[in-house]
Amino acid sequence: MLQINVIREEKEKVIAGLLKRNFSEAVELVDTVIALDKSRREKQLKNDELLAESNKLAREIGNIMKSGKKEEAEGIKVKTAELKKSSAMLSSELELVEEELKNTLYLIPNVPHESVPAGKGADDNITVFENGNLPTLPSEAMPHWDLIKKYDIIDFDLGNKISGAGFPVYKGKGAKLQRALINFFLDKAVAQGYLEIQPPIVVNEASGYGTGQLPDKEGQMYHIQADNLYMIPTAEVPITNLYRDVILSEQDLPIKNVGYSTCFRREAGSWGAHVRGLNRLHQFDKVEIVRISMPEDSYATLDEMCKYVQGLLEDLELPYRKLLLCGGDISFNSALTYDMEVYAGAQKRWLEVSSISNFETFQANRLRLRYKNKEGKPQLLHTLNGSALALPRIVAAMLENNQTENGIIIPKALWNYTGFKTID
RNA sequence: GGAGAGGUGGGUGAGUGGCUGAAACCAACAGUUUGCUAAACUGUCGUACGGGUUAAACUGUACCGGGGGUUCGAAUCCCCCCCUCUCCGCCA
Repeated sequence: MLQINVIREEKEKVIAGLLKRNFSEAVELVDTVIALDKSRREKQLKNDELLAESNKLAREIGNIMKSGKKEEAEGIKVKTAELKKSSAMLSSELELVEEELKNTLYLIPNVPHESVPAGKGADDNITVFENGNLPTLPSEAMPHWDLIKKYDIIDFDLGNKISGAGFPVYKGKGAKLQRALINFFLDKAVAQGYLEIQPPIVVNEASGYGTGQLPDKEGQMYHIQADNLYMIPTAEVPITNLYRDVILSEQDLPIKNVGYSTCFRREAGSWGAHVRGLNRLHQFDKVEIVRISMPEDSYATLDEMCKYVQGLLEDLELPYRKLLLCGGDISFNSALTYDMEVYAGAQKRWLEVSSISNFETFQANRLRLRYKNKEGKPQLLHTLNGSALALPRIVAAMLENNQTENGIIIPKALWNYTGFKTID
């Protein structure tokens, strides 16, 4: 959620930013917000005056009662009754305006960083870095959905039987590989100074709002209605919400958290030809890194996170590229996002395995996550997060790229974790 | 799930209808003293939204788990909900 005073004071800049992400309602919503904010302030001012007067009279009554002149108090009581009545009316009006203002603010996406390129969609993203050679596979090379059957390591049919489409069952070396990747990713992050967090995988409504999944993406989460809980789509949600309603001191910063979690996504309406096999799932595993930093440090932090994730991909010997997302492709919450994509040789496609974003104060504003600055005033922090990494597509690319006549070669970095060097 | 006891500022904890945004103590921060440290002393020390100001100062309102109610006036009384603790039940 954007800060109302930023919208008020830098209206043109905000609108220009929103237009860069092709947000067509930018002008309309910004104007609405400014008008609602003005009305809110006027109503509050009036109401505060009424209440101040009422408080004053109540104090007078107190004094009069003490001196025993009850009759005198009666006259004043009539006045306070009137004040109370008009204040009650104004209060409910004020409440409505505040509600409307908040709901309108929820509709406005973050303002992209100035370095975010204009663009309509994925085709306009800019490749800023590429590493590794694309594999040259023989023409009979199999896509991963065939390989997993050949080696019987991941079973979609079984998952379909017990749960539904998009809930695969990992077996034998397939299961072990999952465990190996999770541990590898966690150990790497901890070695870099990240604090390991094992969060709940369901969260309450307030947390959903805190990180921005609610209200805009309600349909993307599984909702447990009996207890009004949501299954998390990413560990970002519980971990970032650890810092909801928190005022940190400068010496607590930077915050570096890492957490593994199973992730659940309904992915309503997003199935198609490109999402076979492991490319898109309802349930998958991911290790997520979350950072909280001082505003002036956040872009250096973002770079550091990218380098870290790139290091993981290099350890796994996967060819990858780093994309700077354009205004049209960047997510609602984000000010600047880099995507990491690995190349899956048999599908001959790039697969997104990590999305690393700086949300600046957009999340912190909803979370009320602040720190005390030198003057002792609370100030919003910047939040960032990134996948490090999401497993299924890593596995997909690894299976495809490393297939040989003698089985699938496991990258060296994982040997200590898998206990085997090939899947055959 | 049942019964009981509670939920007050960073912490401990006082406050049971009127000048209480909240005592006291601790912690923290700043300063004085001191060769340094310690100790002592002095001061500061919640948040949000407004008004005000170049910025401050100053100032209004709201907030004592959340929501409603009673009252001229509520941290304090009443109702509902949530959470924590203890005991019982169930159970990985």
